[in-house]
Amino acid sequence: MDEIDRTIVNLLRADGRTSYAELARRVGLTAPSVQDRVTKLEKNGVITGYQAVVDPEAVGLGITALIGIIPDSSADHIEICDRLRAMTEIESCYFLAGVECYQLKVRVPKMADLERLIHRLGGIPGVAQTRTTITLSTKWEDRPQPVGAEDGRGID
Amino acid sequence: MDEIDRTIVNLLRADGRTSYAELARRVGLTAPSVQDRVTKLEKNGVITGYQAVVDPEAVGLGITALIGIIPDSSADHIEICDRLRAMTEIESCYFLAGVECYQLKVRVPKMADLERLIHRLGGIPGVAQTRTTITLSTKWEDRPQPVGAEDGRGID
DNA sequence: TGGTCCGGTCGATCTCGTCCACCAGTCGAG
DNA sequence: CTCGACTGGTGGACGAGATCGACCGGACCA
Repeated sequence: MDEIDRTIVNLLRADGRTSYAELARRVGLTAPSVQDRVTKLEKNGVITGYQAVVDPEAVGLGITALIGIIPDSSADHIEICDRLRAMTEIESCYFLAGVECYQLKVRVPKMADLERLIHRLGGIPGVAQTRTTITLSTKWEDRPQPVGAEDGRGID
Repeated sequence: MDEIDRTIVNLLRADGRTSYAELARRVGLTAPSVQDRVTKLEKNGVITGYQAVVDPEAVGLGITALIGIIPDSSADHIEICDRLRAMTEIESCYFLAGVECYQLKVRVPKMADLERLIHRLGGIPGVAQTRTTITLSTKWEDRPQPVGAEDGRGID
């Protein structure tokens, strides 16, 4: 994980479809070398995948909401987590330090779908209460933060 | 935006580097047709980009926090939004219906960086208070929800 | 009936991806 | 000091993919 790797990661975060040839030109190496580095970054778990970014509204998911989950004392977190994972509307799920031990980001087509989802969440054993906040607008989302000098693990 | 377009979108959300040839095989068309469809999806704003997904810990951003912003009565939202946008640590920014009018998802290398960030947020004119919750773990994030029969706009 | 538009196919060509052989620098052991 | 192994890079060759233009058939409408 040197300066070149960081540049490659930044370029791929900005445009995940950049070709190896193009990356090679940007970092001053040949395509096979770059491909080798990218493969290693994937193997080492630095790059975990590639996604097309889609406008949620354009695919009929016009409503985004944030939902906090407040558990009761009997809560089995493995069970809760599995049940949450099975709900495809939940795009992200964070385990938090606080009264609301999970926060979910969900997307649904219509308000009625959100209402149904909240009822389903409330029905999960161990969930005492939910707290839902509607997002009026998304200012931005998943903006890649350039990776700088310091990196986490001592990979390589 | 027909069934084939939705399949293409789903495939590209699952793997943003899928080649046109591969997409063509999956949907039963030829590569040029698929490329044409993808170009139109990009032009119409359905697909807004492609990103490599990176493990934040692996690039030295081990700490994720959710921060709610509570404005005071003098708040100028354009000003606040611009100031927030300038902070690269803020990966996502939602404008909410509620007392906390923004929620931010931020990533920083160390606790000290989070502390500094919170102080900077508090210094923005119009920000009365912030409320920070540390994420203990990310169960999952940005999981693509398959796009189904109903789509939003009447594109095409 | 004929013209036009839309979306697709086909074929040619150029670029890209990928594999392999080879090479230079580094490091540790004998 | 020399040898060998290892790491990370280059260059060439070949197959696959991307991309462009020409053509084709069905839908629609005058």
